Amino acid sequence: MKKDSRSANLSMKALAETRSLILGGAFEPGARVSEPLLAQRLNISRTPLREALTTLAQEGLVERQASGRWQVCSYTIQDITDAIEVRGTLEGLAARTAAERGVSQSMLAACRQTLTRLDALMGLSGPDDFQLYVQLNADFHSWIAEASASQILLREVDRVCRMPLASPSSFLAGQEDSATFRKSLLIAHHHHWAIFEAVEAREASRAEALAREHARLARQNLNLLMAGDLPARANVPGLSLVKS
Amino acid sequence: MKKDSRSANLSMKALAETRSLILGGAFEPGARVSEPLLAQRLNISRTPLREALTTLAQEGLVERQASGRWQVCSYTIQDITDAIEVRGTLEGLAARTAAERGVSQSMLAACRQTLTRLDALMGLSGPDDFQLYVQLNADFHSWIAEASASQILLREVDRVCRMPLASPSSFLAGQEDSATFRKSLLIAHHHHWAIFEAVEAREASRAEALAREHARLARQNLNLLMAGDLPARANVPGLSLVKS
DNA sequence: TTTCGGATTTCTGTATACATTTCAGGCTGT
DNA sequence: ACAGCCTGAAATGTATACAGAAATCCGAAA
Repeated sequence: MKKDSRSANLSMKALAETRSLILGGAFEPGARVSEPLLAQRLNISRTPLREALTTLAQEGLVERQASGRWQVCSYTIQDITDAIEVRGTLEGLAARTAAERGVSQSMLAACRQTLTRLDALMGLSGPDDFQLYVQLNADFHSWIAEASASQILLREVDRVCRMPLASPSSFLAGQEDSATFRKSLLIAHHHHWAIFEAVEAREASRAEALAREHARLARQNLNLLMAGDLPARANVPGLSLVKS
Repeated sequence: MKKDSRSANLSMKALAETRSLILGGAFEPGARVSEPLLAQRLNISRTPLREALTTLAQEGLVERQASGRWQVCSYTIQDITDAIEVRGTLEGLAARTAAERGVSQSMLAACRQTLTRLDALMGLSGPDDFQLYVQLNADFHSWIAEASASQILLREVDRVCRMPLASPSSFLAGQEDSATFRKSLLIAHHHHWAIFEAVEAREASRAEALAREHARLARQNLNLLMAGDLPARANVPGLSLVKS
């Protein structure tokens, strides 16, 4: 089996590990990041690390101070809310575009299968089921972007999903025991089918509105999380970057 | 006077110059870019150049092949059209958000002044006037993004505007002698006032729809350009990256 | 005790060396 | 003539050295 070119070189390793460290809360928001220290921690030299940090700066996880030092970004609740709104808007554009341009039968069938598998998970509650839900939910959201048949849109959706707490899976981890949360899954899954049917029926405006509204659930979950009504706050990756 | 930190180091110089080279058509779309050769051309070493190329890859101007070589991206007309649509959608979101949240009196006044100055340019035709139009037009579009008071949205609008031919100024350069084109400026400027008034009046839905429609003018100009109905194709930066 | 200034340490920006890997061109065999 | 292989050239990935800048620390003076 051939190695994935993503993990083949040290730059990619540095990118993945540093991103994981930051989202996992290894640094305080606003903390300085020293290249030599982090390079030592990752057992690599500064060269591939600098490449990774340059990429992470574009992703919005770190930023350069005027002096050149790296600093972990910090976000407000408002920033996260705004990012979710951007994602919802772009997914709305993707759903509308997919409906307008039409989607191939095979892509429609693939999505229908994903949603049917999600149907089967709605009544269950084991941790395995939950992990599968996270995967299938991510698949559905990827499908929307791909169904638009717009490379540019696909890229921008991917990018905004890399922002802390903006991706459709952000609030799923570790929430399987919350009744409030499980109820919202039912609504979310209802949205899924509605979006799919709108795209299939070429109802572009409806598809767009639904996709936007669907993203509002994430905002709702964010608010619940910040109000302390959801457990496992520490498990949510990227939450440590939210300040004030 | 303090040096701008953007141009202080060689990485920024490499970023600016390489971007300029690519958009200016110094490379064929799909052409390989050799680090040593380009570094020699820019009179710098590979280290800052690699940082610049990493950033340009995020911007979508170059991409890495599996082997690690750099390649200038090539775009289809459809890609450009899609990028303009993304920009219009994001500007629409910004205009809607600005209307919903409200904009300070001072920001409104600043925009009104920009638009009034554009009014005065509508009847003129000198090259100086045209250059000023380009600047003021860019100011207005920046204003929309800033008026949303959303850092995230501002960042994403900026990013999509860095895509070839997606920015609001892309089709302005060198078109001042085309009657067809000058007519579209009148319509565009009418849009400007309408968007501003909608934001000021807190008419969020109207502001969003207008901003989206406004971006359609860029698509129209793109089509005119590709049909050969506009002169100065060679002057449009980034057009050389469009293939087929 | 606080503040200012200088010395020291650390960090960043850049160049460069070197090991692998990849590519290109030519050579050979059919 | 053409496919396939082999060899040399060139490019990439990474580490490291070093100069200059920034930050920190410590001591002295008010």
